[in-house]
Amino acid sequence: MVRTGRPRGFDRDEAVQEAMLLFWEHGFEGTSLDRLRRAMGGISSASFYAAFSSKQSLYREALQRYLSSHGQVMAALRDPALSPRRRIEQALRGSAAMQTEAGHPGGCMVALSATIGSGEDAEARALTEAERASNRQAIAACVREAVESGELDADIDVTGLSTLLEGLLIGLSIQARDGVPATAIDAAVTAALSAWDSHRRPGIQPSPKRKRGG
Amino acid sequence: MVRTGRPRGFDRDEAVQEAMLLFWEHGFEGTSLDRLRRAMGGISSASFYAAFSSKQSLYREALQRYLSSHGQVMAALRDPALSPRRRIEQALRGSAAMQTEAGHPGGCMVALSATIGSGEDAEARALTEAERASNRQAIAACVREAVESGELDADIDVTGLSTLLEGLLIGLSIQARDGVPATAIDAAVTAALSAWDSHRRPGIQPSPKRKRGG
DNA sequence: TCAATTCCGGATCGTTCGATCCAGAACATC
DNA sequence: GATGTTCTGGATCGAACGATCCGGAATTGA
Repeated sequence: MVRTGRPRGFDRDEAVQEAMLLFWEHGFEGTSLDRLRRAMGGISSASFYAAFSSKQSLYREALQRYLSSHGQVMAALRDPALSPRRRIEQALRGSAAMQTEAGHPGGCMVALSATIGSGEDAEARALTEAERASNRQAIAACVREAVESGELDADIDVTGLSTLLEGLLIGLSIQARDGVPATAIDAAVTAALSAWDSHRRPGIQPSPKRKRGG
Repeated sequence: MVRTGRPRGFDRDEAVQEAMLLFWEHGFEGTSLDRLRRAMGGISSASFYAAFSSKQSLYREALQRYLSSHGQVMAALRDPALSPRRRIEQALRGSAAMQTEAGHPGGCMVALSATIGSGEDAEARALTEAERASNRQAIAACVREAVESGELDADIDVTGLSTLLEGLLIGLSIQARDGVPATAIDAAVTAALSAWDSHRRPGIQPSPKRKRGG
C-alpha cells in the first residue's frame, strides 16, 4: 500500500534517537515536550503528536531503541554459547565500557531514567522495573547454572552472589554518572569476578557448553 | 531574646520530616510544592515560604535531616574505633537493613532523590553527589588502610575492591526500591565481604585498634 | 490600650506542563 | 485539475508549577 498524503517533514527515526538521548540523560519526567521537540529539529506540537501520540508512547519507543542499541551489551547475559561466568563477565564489562564511553549520557537508561518520580511516570517506571527484574533473574540463572554444572561450590549462597553481581551492575550507573573512571569500574568488575572464582570448585575445569560436568 | 509576633501555626520540625519523606520517595523534582504543603498539614503558600524560603532551601534542610537520622547507618564507615573491615561491614549491613525496613521509602535518599533531572535540580544534585563522593572516598580509605596494616594482600587492586564495595552500596538503593528482599541484600553484603576475606593476607590476624600490624 | 512584630488565609503572579484544535500546505490517485 | 489523505505552523487549552503579595489575625512589650 503506497503512502498518500503530505510527507513527514522530519526524520522520525532520528527523532526517536534524540528522544532516547534526552530521556536517558534527564529521565522521563525531567524531559519536557518542549525540549524533545527542539531536539527533533524544532517540530511543532501537532507534528509531535501526529507521530508519537503521547510522551509516554514516545518513551516506550525510546526505551526500545535503547534496549536494541546501547543496551545490547546485556545480550551476552543470555547467550547460551557462553559459560555462565563468561555471560556475567561480558555483560558487566560491556556495561561498564558502554556506560562510561563518550558520545552519550553516562550510566544506564534502564537504571536511571524512570526510577523515582511524582507518580505520573508510573508506566515508564513499570517498563524499566520489568527490565531490571529480567536482568536480575538472568544473573541468578547464571549463578544457579554454574552451581549445577559443578563450576561453583554446591554450598555457596546463590542469592547472595547473584544479588551482589546485580547490585554492582545497577550501581555502575550512578558511579558512571558521578564520573568514576572506566578503569576503576572495570577493576570493580574484575574484583567481583574474583569473588566468583573464590567460590570455584577446585579441580573442576568447567566446559562452556555442557551443562552438567562429567 | 524573646520571640514576639504571632506564633507559627504548625510544627516546623515535623514539616521538615514530612518533606524529607516526600523528597526521599519522589525525588527533588518529583515532589511539588503543593504536595509538600499538604503533607505539612495543608499550610498556606505564605506560611511555607516564610518558614523555608524556597523549595531548594527546604530540600537542603530535608537532606540534612536524612543524613542525621536514617543516614547515620553510614557513620560506622568513619568510626576509627572499628577495623576497616568492620567499618565496611557495618555500613553495608546497616544500609541494607535501613533501606529495606518498613515505615519509610525504600533505598537511600542520597542515591535516589537527585541523580538525574531537567537541570533545575542542579543544586540538589550537587549536594547528593558530594555526599556520594565522600562515601566513595571513605570506602577507599578503609581498603587502603587494610592493605597498609597488612590485613589485605599488598598486591590487591585497591581501586577495584573499593569500587566494587561502593557499587554494591549504591546498587542497594534501586534493589531495595525494586522490592529485593532484605535477606537477599544482606546475603549480597556477605558475599562482598567474603570477596574481601579472599584477599586476606594469610596468617595475619588483624587487630581492630592498631593501625600497623607488628 | 496601643504599637511593633510575626504569621496566616487566600488570591494571584508569570511560566511551563502535556495535549488539542484548525486552517492550510504538500503529496498520491483519478 | 479535482479529490482524498496526511502532515505542518501556530494559536490555544486547562492544569500545575514555584513563587509573591496583601489584608487581617495573633502574639509581645510598652
